[in-house]
Amino acid sequence: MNPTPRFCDVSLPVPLDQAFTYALPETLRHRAQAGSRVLAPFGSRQLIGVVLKVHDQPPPAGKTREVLRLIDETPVLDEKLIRLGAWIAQYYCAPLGEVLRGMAPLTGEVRQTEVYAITDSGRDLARQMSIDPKLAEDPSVALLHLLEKRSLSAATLKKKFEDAPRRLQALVKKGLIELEQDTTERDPLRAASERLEIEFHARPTGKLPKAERELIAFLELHPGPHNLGSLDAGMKNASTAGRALARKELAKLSLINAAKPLYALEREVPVLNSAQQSAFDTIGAAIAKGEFAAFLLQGVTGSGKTEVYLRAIEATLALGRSALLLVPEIGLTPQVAGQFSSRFGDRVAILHSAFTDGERAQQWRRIREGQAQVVVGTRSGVFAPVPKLGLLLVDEEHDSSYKQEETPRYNGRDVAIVRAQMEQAVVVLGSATPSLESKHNVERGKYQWLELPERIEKRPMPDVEVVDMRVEFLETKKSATFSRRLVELIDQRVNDGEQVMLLLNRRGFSTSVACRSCGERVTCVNCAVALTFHRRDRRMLCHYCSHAERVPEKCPKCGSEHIYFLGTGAEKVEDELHGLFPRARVARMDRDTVTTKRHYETILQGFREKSFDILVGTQMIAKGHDIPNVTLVGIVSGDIGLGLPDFRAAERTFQLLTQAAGRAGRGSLPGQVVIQTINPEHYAIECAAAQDYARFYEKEIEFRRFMRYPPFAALANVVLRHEKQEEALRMSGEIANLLEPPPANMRVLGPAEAPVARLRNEFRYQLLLKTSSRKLLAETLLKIRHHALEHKWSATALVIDVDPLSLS
DNA sequence: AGCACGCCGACT
DNA sequence: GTCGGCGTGCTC
Repeated sequence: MNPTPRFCDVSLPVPLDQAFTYALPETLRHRAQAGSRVLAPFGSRQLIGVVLKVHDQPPPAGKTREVLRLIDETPVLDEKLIRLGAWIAQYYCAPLGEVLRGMAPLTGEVRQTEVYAITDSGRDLARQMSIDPKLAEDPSVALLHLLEKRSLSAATLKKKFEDAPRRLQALVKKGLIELEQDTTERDPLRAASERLEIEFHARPTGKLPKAERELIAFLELHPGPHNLGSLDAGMKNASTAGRALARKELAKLSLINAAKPLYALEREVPVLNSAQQSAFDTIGAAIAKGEFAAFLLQGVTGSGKTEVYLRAIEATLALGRSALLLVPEIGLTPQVAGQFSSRFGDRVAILHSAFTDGERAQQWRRIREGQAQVVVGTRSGVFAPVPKLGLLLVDEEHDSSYKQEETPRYNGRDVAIVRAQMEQAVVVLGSATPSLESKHNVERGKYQWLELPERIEKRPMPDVEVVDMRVEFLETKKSATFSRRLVELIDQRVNDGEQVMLLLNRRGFSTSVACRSCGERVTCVNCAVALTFHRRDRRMLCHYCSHAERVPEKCPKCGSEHIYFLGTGAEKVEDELHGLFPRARVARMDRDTVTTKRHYETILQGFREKSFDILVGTQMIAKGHDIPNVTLVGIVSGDIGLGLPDFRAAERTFQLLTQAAGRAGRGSLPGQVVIQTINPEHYAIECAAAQDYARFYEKEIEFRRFMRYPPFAALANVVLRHEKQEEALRMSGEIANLLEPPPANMRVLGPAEAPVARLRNEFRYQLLLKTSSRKLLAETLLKIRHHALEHKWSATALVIDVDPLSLS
């Protein structure tokens, strides 16, 4: 029936919204399938793309090149995941190739390098020149002779030869050598010894070197896998010997499962309280039914949502289906991983952004092969190739890290809902402070609402106190970072050996550097934002593009020497704390001190082990995990973002304050929270202080309805960017014209300067589209994209953000 | 997005 | 005379 397919359509990771047809070499015709990755020549490059389908129709243009290599014998993406990718591409206005690239770890198993190879004429010349020994001293000639023997990677040559890039380029231009791309399978066993484990396989028959003989004897005596790296401690050259044994097939070397917990948490399974039990019963019934159902599980911090998740996962596994849990970027710590591993053992896979490509590919493989039925991951984990997916859980569903801030700009939570529908699975969104969208979906009957109103073990909610910083100023006649009340409480706690968390929203030392004479603020050369002073390295830093410069001695505008620093950042707060509480040990946690995931863990672990009394930090610490000894949480400025022209400002403030307050008193000690603010009567602050989500929701939903903001309208932010301001302005004008008159039922705001009008050297103008009709929004965006295509705008010029969380 | 090709200014 | 700037156009 079906003839042998000679062609395949491949989606490539380029911003071109089309598939490319390649010829299949004979050897691949029966092996390539939709969902497999292939290596394909593309212009002068080699790219890895995903096969969308195999077929036998030669493309009309007739120009086809051959697929170079098949990367997966088994497809990485099944038909449903490709459909999900197509949905994302369409809904979020992104090229399918880029969506698919984000879905599968495209580079896990292969390594691409640039390689220089000698050409025929280069070989001829090299032969001629080898007659003359004087010429051999010339580095370029030496280079040629080296390449005559074998091709070498650009990186190696650059290390070996001085001025290599220039010389290589000259040789390429003369046609003596050429640059090729080399794609090789990555040997997983070339990994660091610490990441490998070794096991006895067979008894040696012949003679072995001493180290290998000793090692194999040891392995035979101690069956089971051993970490190759740690063997070195007890035996000289053990890891080298181990690799040799593996080559001789006497020992088996394998990559350690990266999801393996560092330590097992021996925890007994807690008894559910009645709210947990009834939530679980409802979810469990839906799981048993095996149809799509969506739940919003609302429970205050410490109410035991995780235990409900665990039970729901157990119920899913019992029915032979798999489960997927999404957690916010910052939430996937070894603790969380350990908790799941101790419950589900080897059936857990972790998709961690801190993992290497190889580790991620390994986890991916375990999932695809059905070895791991429980997957815990961050945003992109929603694409895990879980067979028979029965349950999707989205923890802290309101968290903004679910939204990807670059193309494709998808929201992991919303994709989870769509995927659940495709898979006929149950989806549970969990949060202490649900997003307005999700709570509204409960009211519209789209989600079922489940509530956990109390903390487990009836622990009391923390006591929240609001300090009006305006009154504080009037009474003390000083503008201080800390109110007298907060100072008093910190002092008490530190003296009692309890711990304090202080939350602040600004990195750096001061928020900006300004001139006292003319008022000029120092701004970034690439972006239209003020630079932030970081005292530790005495530099000013752009928080958008990382540009750094030294603090000027004189004002660049008026020449005055009166430079001063405005505002308070985390660094300065830390400093002031040292002054106020000289005996207290203070740690700071923000993007400056936390550069890696591991670093984050180290600080948190140190705090947990009581190496510090006070932890100062940005939002990062609000999302941290249980630290039982924290009895006081101080929010230095509760007005975080309230003044910003963003309709979600109140929601974000409420969520952050509530979350931060939830950090206090999670152990046996009661907690206290102090919120310092100059807007004590703002409902976001009042409701957060009262821990009253219901009232906040009522107020906020009223505002959204009145202003026709989400969830009462669908939004899309259309940004035009260009190096030249006139160009950016012109393009945004064209889009505005295109939408004139605006369709009935749609409002077009702008074009206006983007909140950051210049970013990384590009001017940005934006239009905000607002409509109650999803269909109309999609159609309009399509029209805009067509316009961009017709007028040959560069692929970077037009950025469309559907359902934006922030308008930058 | 890359990357090659192609046409005009300041250097060995 | 060449290196090298970035405009323009294409990628199965």
